[in-house]
Amino acid sequence: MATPKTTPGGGAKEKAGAGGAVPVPQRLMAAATRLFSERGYDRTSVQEIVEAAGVTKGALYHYFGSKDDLLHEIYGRLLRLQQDRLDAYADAEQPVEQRLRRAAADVVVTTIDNLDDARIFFRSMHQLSPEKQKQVRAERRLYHERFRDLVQEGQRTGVFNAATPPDLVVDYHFGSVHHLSSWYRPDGRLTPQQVADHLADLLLRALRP
Amino acid sequence: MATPKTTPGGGAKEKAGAGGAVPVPQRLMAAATRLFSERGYDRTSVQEIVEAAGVTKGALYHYFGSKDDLLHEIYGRLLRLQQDRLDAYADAEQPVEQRLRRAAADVVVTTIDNLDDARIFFRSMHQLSPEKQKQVRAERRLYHERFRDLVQEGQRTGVFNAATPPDLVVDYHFGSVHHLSSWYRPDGRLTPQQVADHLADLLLRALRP
DNA sequence: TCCGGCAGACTAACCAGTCGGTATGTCGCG
DNA sequence: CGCGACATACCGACTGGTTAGTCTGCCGGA
Repeated sequence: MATPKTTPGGGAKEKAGAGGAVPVPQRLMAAATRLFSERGYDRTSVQEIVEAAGVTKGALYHYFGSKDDLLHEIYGRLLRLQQDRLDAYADAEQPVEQRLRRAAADVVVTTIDNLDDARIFFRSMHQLSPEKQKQVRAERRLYHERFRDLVQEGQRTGVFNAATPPDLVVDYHFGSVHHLSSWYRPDGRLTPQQVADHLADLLLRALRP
Repeated sequence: MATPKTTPGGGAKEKAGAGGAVPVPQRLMAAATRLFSERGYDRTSVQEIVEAAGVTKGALYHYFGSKDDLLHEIYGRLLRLQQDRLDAYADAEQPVEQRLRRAAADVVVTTIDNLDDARIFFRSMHQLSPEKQKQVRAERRLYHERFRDLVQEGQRTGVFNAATPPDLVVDYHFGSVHHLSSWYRPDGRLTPQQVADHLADLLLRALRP
């Protein structure tokens, strides 16, 4: 990799009239996401992030309180995205098996669409400060519960097999979602939608009475 | 340069004397396993490991070529254990659904019994040197294929639903196995065997024709 | 005497975060 | 309209602390 020192005043970046200019905070998030996913949080230096984003440490610490903050933002972004989507599916006016099926498939597609975020999510939880970790866990729990309630509703109304505790069913499914970042390759045989359909099928079949 | 050290553990001589004397290499492995699991590989210093094992750096580098080697040994230990167990179940003289069911349940129990190893396994793969990583991946692929062949056999003979690609079925199940270290607590409601039975049930139900 | 097994001081590298400094923008006001 | 005052956005050298791995040498048993 070339390591061009940013020449003061010599940069051709920024301020084009066309919409190509990405704000610095977003450039930093994007660079951090890619690097954290590739090398892991602890193996990525702040210097590497700012170089990848074409700025310096001064800029990073102007917008973020710490390296840890950057990671927290990545968590927040994915959590908000997935919670919003789940809420939409869970609130729909449909039979519960439809709602669960669509929610289960959607989280797979969303995870594959944000595979870097997902990889970071499951690998770097313990790099967050205890306080931020607690917050992430709390949000995660809300998500989990929302999903679990769908399973529970189906079991209560008899459309799902009630032999397995609903929390365990949710962990079973999210294990496979979690695992996606370990094996799914964008250049593989199956499209994200196909994978999602298969995994949702497996879940629904496992829940047949 | 790291001289290639002999693999510890194998022919380690046991010190005669007081009954509780555990050989140094094993003490180091045990300390490293606990610490890597608790704090993560990068956040654990070699100094902490040797202190926990009651020795010094000299001892560690006498038996292991590097910190990375220690991690590799942990991977090797779990891989060998699980491969041996899977082979035993897969080779049994039983109908394929029995063999798969027992193998699927066993890997859950074994994972819970070695939860620290499992946590390290799925969290620290990318901290291994590329070379060791390749080796671990190769061994794991063998394991995966052995498991997949059971699914495939059942699908071919019509006792399993053939709608889902067998590789995907294996990833589905192992996703949930890996995920165990994220949610299973020894002081929770379910015993390891109960969790194993539930997860095996889910898998087998998902595979019903 | 020799050697495996181990002690522990040492080094070279690295890194998160700080801080004083500069450039550009904007607002109030005469 | 012009000008000072303050703010925002960023730069990059520097600091204090940490760490993996090395190396010399001691010690006790064969």
